Amino acid sequence: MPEEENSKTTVTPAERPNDERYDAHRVETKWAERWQQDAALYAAEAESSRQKYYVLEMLPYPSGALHMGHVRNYSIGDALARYMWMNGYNVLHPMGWDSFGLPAENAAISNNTPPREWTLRNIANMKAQMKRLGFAYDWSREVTTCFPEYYRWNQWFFLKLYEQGLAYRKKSRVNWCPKCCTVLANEQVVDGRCWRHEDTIVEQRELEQWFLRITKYADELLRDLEKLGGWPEKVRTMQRNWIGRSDGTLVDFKLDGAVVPGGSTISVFTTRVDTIFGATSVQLAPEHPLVADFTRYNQPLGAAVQQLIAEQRKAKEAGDIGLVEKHGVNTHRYAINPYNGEKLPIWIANYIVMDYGTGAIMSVPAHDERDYEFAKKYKLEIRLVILPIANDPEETVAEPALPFTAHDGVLINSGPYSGLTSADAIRKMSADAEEKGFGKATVTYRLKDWGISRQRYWGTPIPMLYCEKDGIVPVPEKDLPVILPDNVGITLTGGSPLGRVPEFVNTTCPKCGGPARRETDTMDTFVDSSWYFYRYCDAHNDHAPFDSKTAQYWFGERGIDQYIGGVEHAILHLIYSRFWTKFMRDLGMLTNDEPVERLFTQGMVIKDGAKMSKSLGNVVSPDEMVARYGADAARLYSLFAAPPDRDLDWQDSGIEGIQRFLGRVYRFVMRNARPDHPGWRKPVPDDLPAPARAIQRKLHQTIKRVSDDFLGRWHFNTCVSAVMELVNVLYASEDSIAQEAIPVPLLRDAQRNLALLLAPFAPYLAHELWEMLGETSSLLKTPWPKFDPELAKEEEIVIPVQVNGKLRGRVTVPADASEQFVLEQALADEKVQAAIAGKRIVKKIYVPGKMVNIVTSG
RNA sequence: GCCGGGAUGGCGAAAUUGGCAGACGCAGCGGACUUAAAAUCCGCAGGGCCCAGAAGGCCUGUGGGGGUUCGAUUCCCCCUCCCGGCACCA
Repeated sequence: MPEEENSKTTVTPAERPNDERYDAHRVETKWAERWQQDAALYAAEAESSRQKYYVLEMLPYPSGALHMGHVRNYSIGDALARYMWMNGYNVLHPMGWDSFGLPAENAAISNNTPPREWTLRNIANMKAQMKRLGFAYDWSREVTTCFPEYYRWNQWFFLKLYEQGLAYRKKSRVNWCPKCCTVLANEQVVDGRCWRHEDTIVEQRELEQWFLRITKYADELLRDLEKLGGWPEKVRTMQRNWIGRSDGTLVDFKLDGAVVPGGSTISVFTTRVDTIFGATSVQLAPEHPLVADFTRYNQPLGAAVQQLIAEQRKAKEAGDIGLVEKHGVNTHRYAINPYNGEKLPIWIANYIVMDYGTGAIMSVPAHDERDYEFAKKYKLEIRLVILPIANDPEETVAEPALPFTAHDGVLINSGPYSGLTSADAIRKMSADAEEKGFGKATVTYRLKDWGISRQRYWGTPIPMLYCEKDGIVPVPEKDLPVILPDNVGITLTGGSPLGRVPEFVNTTCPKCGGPARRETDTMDTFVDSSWYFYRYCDAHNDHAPFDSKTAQYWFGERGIDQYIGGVEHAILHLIYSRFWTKFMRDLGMLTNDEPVERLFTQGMVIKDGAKMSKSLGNVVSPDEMVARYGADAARLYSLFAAPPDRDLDWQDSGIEGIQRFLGRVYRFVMRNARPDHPGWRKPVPDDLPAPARAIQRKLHQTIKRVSDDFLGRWHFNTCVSAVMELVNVLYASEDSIAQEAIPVPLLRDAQRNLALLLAPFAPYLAHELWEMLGETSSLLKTPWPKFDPELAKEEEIVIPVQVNGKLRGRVTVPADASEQFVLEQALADEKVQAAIAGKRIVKKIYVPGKMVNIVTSG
């Protein structure tokens, strides 16, 4: 065994201490305790010479325990917060609780525990979990939305909205979830089902409710999406779709014959008024108000309409609107096309919905798919009024295939408008309608006002009174908050639980002093989350929701620097809070138009190809992961396993790999931290032997990669793998270290930087290493390492050599070699020679530092 | 139907400006250490073919088809499939 000769200078694996296992639990609980002692550790500064940075994760609902989705979300935010701290920013990184909501009431019913108690217990538990996971929150700013100190400002805002005419009460058809036993906003209905109960079909009820006039801001909400370049395109698109702006024309058709109680005109919304000379009928939604007049003395028609309504409802519930065959009934009534005086039959059809436009359309079979299909079925006239514009003016225009729906045609058979292009005709015809008083250009939105009344207990009481004499009376500002009473009997049926509490309901009218009843509905919990992030700026203010100056410091002109959360809030929370910000701005409380400058939506955590859920039994508990592998491992794995915007498939074997890595880092520092060595704190010498240069080079390359991938690309997975590569190089250098070929100051430099590079991702281990290395300063206050391009530079590089685009060889050259030298070396390579033998070289391409390609002919 | 995002080894993934495809990790295989196992450490590893075997060599490969280019995971055109949003939207 001749290689044994080396064993005097080489440390064999057996000689290295390998039984020093990293006891994550011991280390992490030690640091968690220390951090617990230091309340101001992660506190943001109110006044600072440093630049502000507001990083925020969406606040959780205190359901009982964190799940892996939370861990992933907060691991991203926490890494960012720590990174920005180390980069010298004044970081605001707060946390709170979206603590009103129905689950607390359900728990109250099933466990006989008051909602408050249940909620506060959950908060305590989840807060302890967050602390054990090591998230760096400024707990002095904690916001709990179910506390009167918070919700009184919901009430205050409501009064302001009411003053401005932006909160109003109206009886209308609303979505009712029979499981939640409450009304839902449109945003909370998904495919006709409750957003919380996928199996529960939402019913329609006629109720009197409070609404917030979000539609006042519809256009601004749409336009300002353009400003949100820091938001995912996906979210902007979803909001654009949700707002659903549509530009068109409103046209009034007069009813022919007897006037009915519902009115004398049918108002129609169309985006294609240019096709109106091709209209051959008017179609009403079965729930259109005029229909009642038509069916009053016509029982067969009434029955047919009921049939249509039932069909529509069924189709909506089944989620296949659009696939149902079109049906309709002829009312044998007529409406008059105001452009040409033509009498058009009025039909009632199942493909017209009441909640879009006016619930009535003009039917133009020649130029609309649906109208065409309907006209074919009922043999209605199909009249061509738009022709394609011929590319070649000489060419005779062919009859287009029907229906011809292109927007860029030219009008025919359209009276005075014939010959105009569609675009010109729409403009002219809308203007004429307005001038003659039978219509005008109009914009409609899909977005509807936000219904916020909830027939539930655990929410913010709506601060309104009903007086027999004075009607609706707002609670005076000085009487806020209207406290949500405790000890309320909770049942899901029988309307608002508050309605059964006489001490709450009965009060006096502030106007006349007579008896009045309080509003017993509470607010949608999305009100709470619409402005909570402003409260973090000034969480203990008891005379205003927040101080404007303070909010302006943290929000600046563009809002929260980075907001992180799940894409499921793309429409709900994120559209409501944009609305709320615009409203507060108009109140003069803010100068920013938008709450969030940059938004990041992380992917879901899935397991075995499916979203984690109790029913599937594939839930991974964070507590269990912390107990088995440690908080650092759970956090690091959730950053490493996938880029943050993609779904993450949780694999237990994967987190084991991370645990191994953390142990590897720990053991290296265990063996190589030598803070008592006399040379430990000396500067790193300029002239390093080759093995030491290799470490130094890799170190600086790693600093560059982690720094670039962090803010530049948000690829935490590659940040982590870069550090892994560094650790692999350190391990490969252990023989050199044992031979004392690595100067001690470099050894220190490498390990210090290793701890710093890990600090945002694995804070516990990083702090432990920092201490092992004899460092006493605060890790978070230590600047992020700087990358030195000189030190990262390779002395020699390997250049691949291609012949006609195929890899044929490699040459090793000095990093600063000239093109001529590289090409000479490349051509001298044996394999390259073989590949070009007998051929003529046409071209030699050298991409400096990257590669050579030799192109031959023949 | 419209809009947005995807598709790369056995698996999670990487390739930043068009320049060595598969870094890093998991699982796997081999070795060291151990009485043994665990742990640890070192190494191998896209697929196929040639070669007894190894060394080595050849071919092939990023959902499919075409194009631009000396060179394409990357750019362009067409198509398939998957995920998400909106939708008889007038």
